[in-house]
Amino acid sequence: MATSAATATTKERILDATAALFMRYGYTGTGLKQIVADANAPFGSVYHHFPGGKEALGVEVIHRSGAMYEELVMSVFDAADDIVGGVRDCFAGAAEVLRATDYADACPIETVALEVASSNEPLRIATAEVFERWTAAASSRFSAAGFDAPAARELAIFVISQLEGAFVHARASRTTEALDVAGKIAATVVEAALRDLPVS
Amino acid sequence: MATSAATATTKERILDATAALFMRYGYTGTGLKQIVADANAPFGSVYHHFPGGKEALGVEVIHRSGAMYEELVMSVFDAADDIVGGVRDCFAGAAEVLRATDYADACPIETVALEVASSNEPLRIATAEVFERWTAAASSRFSAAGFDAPAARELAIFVISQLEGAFVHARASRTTEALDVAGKIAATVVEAALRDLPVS
DNA sequence: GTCTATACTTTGATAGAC
DNA sequence: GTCTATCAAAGTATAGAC
Repeated sequence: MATSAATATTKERILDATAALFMRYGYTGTGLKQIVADANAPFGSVYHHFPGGKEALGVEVIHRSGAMYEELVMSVFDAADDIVGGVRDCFAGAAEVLRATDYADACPIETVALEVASSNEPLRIATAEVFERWTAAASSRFSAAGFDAPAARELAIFVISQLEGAFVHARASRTTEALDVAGKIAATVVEAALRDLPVS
Repeated sequence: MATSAATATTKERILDATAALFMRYGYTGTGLKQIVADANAPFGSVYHHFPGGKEALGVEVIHRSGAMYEELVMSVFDAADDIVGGVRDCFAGAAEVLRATDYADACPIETVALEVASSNEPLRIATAEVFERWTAAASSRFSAAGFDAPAARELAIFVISQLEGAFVHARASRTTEALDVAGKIAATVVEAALRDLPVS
């Protein structure tokens, strides 16, 4: 929003175009030529800005997209009344986006993670780092809600896994049913855990 | 097991090799040349047995792999004492496989679903059909355990989404933590739902 | 039906003019 | 730094000998 596609630097346009393409076609399905075409950049600029080629570009895009989703989710939690509402809103928001975009885009982290975990170690590490950052961020929210560190981490891992899994299911079947069900149950789990807290 | 790689027909060897490659490299990451090399088959045999080319081969592999996983999961439930144990064993088994194979293979359905949901409609439909078959199969198990149809379907969707999501997370981070946490919470959810049943 | 050779396209990557 | 031309390799697909 701060920078339009027209005024952004070449490097930023390449990063943004790559992130968008990864969401739709994944890592192997996205070609460098399509990236420069979408970014309105000359082909050579990819290797000028990313001497490491497609792999280095992919690693940077994974980290950027990961940070973007982290901010997005945190803002959803900030806007919610409590932690249970935050969890519920995350699933509802994902379903909303899926419907609004006609089920076009997936989570690029998850897609790339599945594609390259066995064949490209730098990219696998990048996806694992993003998952760990998300887990840490969500954990801090659950800690703030009163859970001790191990319980907070477990709930974080549970909610993130549930969100990712339901998202794939929903996008493939072009229905938000999986996200609706997952969100309802995830909220119930967190609510029940909250009730069992010594001091609540 | 019934047919060794040496005695299987050319078509079966192609299907098996493709299924194995999809688990590791996905759909776009798997080349026809690598498929025939792994299957010890001449290149032309792909188009002889699959006139629809790579896409038709992919659709058949998705259905085959989907049916294979369905049988596998059902056998896990058959071997378990009750439905809660079955759920727990599914996650434990997935973690075990991941460790034993050094986190090499992913679920091909999920990988392909993420890669092609926006770019290849026949393949997207195939993955959606597999998800729906899994849901129906798991639903019937939950129904047999005493849940009514809507509740059984919700639990089925929840468990499958949770399993898929945790699997990606675990493989990317090369730890079974996500599957361990997901399995524990999923079993707890089913157990609690079972307790709330009118007649239990 | 089996298998080989090849056509055509696209891929990631590089060299070098400007 | 920007941009173009081109490379070698790999991608899918096809034609046709056997």
